[in-house]
Amino acid sequence: MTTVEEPARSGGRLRDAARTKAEILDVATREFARSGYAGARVDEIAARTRTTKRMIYYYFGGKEQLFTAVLERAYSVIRQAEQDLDVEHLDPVAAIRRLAELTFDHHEAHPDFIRLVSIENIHEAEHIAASEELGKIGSPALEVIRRILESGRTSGLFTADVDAVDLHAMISSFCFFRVANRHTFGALFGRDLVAADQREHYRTMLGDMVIAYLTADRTTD
Amino acid sequence: MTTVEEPARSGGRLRDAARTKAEILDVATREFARSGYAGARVDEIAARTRTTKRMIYYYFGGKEQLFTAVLERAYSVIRQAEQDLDVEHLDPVAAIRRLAELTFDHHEAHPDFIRLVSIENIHEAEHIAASEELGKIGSPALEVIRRILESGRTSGLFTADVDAVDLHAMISSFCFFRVANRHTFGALFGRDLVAADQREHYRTMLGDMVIAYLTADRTTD
DNA sequence: TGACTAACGAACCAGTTCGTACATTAGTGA
DNA sequence: TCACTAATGTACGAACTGGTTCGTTAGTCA
Repeated sequence: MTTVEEPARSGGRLRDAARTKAEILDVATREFARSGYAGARVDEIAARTRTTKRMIYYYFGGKEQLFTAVLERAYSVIRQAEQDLDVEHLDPVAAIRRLAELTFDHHEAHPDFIRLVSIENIHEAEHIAASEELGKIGSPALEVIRRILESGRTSGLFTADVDAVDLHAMISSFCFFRVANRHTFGALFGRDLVAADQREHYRTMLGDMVIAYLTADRTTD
Repeated sequence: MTTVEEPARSGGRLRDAARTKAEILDVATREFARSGYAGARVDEIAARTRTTKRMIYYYFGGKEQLFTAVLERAYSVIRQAEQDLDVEHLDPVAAIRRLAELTFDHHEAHPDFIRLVSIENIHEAEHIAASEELGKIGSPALEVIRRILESGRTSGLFTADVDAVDLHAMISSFCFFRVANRHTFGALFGRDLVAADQREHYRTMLGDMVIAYLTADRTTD
């Protein structure tokens, strides 16, 4: 999320398409995440920008396309983090833990991304469907998982014959739920899943869960 | 979700407060789940009802309170299902599996509930906070989990010393994610997590995951 | 049977919201 | 330096939206 630097105008050009566009995306990300798609106001987004509503329509076309652009950028961040992950040197158990923790850390650090994805699901992923960029990029994490699973199975460490996509779903579900459902869970059960002092606890729990599943003794089942 | 029976008017009274109220709740549940809080239209809800918008304000006060009432009823359904669950006669492993499957089945059967909870989280659970009923009821599942965990630990079957609330979070996260993120996950990875022919697969996967976590061999860690 | 009230309906209103028409200016290349 | 275009700002409007006002009617109980 390349946030626009504050004093961009000092020294910079008054007319800077890239900067204006980026600033609109920054503000729109916050507003959509805060209020949902229908709840977000184009006027409000414009007001929190150093430019005007006119520019939103000039650069993005409309509210719908703006939301799609916001989503595209939000997804690119996690995709990049996954791409930068290097687990080649780790043994399968450590590698899976590392990957799970990457998702855990990313989701915790980007609650707006989580909210945007929740919102997009309410709208049945229609913006992803409309986006060429998001259409069929998948996730770099999947390839990583595939390789780890294979080596783990070869070495006999992993007994479960899970699919990479399903394992990704398992890891994501825990990380996503913790951030996405933080408020209802907290209100109903009086426990803050994202409390700072519980962070290590849940991070460990996630790894334990995934590893236990992958290495469980299947002979007694 | 006590859906109002279609030919309610035939024979019934023309003026039936309970029926009108229930019908408004039915329709409002669908509309809020479909479009989100801000996206749902009071006029549209009224139009899909056999009564008028006036009645929504007469019975509920406003859009906000209507949404709260919708949430209250949706939560009462799962609470009831959990209360009806009887696992006293099962061994701890089977009992946990049974409880996990109850959540799995409920979430799959009630996608509108899942959407409402997602929406409520976007609004930071403010309606739950405003509801006396939802304030501090918790979940009957928690007591069940507590008892199972204790007996499982006593018998030496369960090695993990998890808290009931955390285990509930683990189970819920998988079940919730599968339904809530169905669309984005499907659009990005080309896999429908709620496909009918994969139901048993995921149901088993959930149980395996939870049991593996609870019974994992901790001596090697 | 007649008064009383809970239940109900139609029309309306004030504020909002997405989107656009029109006008203007900063930078840039010839 | 001058024409040309990308970038930008202002003002406005048509449609919508939550909520209300005012009036009506079905059922019930004394």
